[in-house]
Amino acid sequence: MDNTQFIKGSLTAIVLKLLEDNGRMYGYEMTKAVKEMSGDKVNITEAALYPALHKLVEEDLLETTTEQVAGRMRKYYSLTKKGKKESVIQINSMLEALSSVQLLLNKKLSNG
Amino acid sequence: MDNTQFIKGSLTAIVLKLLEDNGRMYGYEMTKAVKEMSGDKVNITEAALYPALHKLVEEDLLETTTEQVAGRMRKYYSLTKKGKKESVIQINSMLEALSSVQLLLNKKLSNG
DNA sequence: GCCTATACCTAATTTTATTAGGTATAGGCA
DNA sequence: TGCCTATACCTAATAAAATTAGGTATAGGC
Repeated sequence: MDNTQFIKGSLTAIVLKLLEDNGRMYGYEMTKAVKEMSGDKVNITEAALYPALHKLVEEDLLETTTEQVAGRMRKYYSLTKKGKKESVIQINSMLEALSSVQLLLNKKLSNG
Repeated sequence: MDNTQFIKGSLTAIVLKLLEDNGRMYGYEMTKAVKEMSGDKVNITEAALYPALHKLVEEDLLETTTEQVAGRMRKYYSLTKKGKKESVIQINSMLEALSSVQLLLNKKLSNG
């Protein structure tokens, strides 16, 4: 029984938003940031995140640079030119979808 | 390329909401109702809906009654006692999750 | 010497939706 | 009569996405 919520399909949009706002971030940092910023309500697991990041790199939306920090490896992700365009589209698209479902779940669903 | 949006994981909550508001409905009716009420923005496909309905019956959240209407069969679904309790929980839970993701995608995601 | 935090990752499984159909009745229209 | 659309149910095979359950390795606190 896990009480943290996650909307399936929103992971990619969240990653794109993070990178849009912060320029570059590494995976582990993303999980901590989202956890903290959502007040523990949204939890991105590393097992879901890393495959998603790799897919975005494959699609040429993200690019990486690797650095050695305090003896540990860090793989920074940032948006490509293509990724910058796509992020706007995907974030807006996801926000629209969220609003639509929200409306359905809030209003009286009487069927005319 | 399909432009209708669907939030993965929200199907069950939408079904529960429909039945909470309307008492009873049949599958085909649900797909039309959601399509119309969302202004074509949310599209529930029958292929996703029927398995989901069957699962909810299996979990004892829904029960069915079958009627013959104009030569065609109609299988009406309604909430069981357990389903009425669960629907409140699941709808609120989904709304909370939607809000959380919405907040993340809207606010400046600066990482402290 | 052990535990926690940092930091990357994958394999197997499960859940959920998509794609692509099938069956059958009724009614409109050519 | 034959065809098309709407109504109304459904499934099988596949794909997409997340969960479960780990593994590797460094650094620092106790």
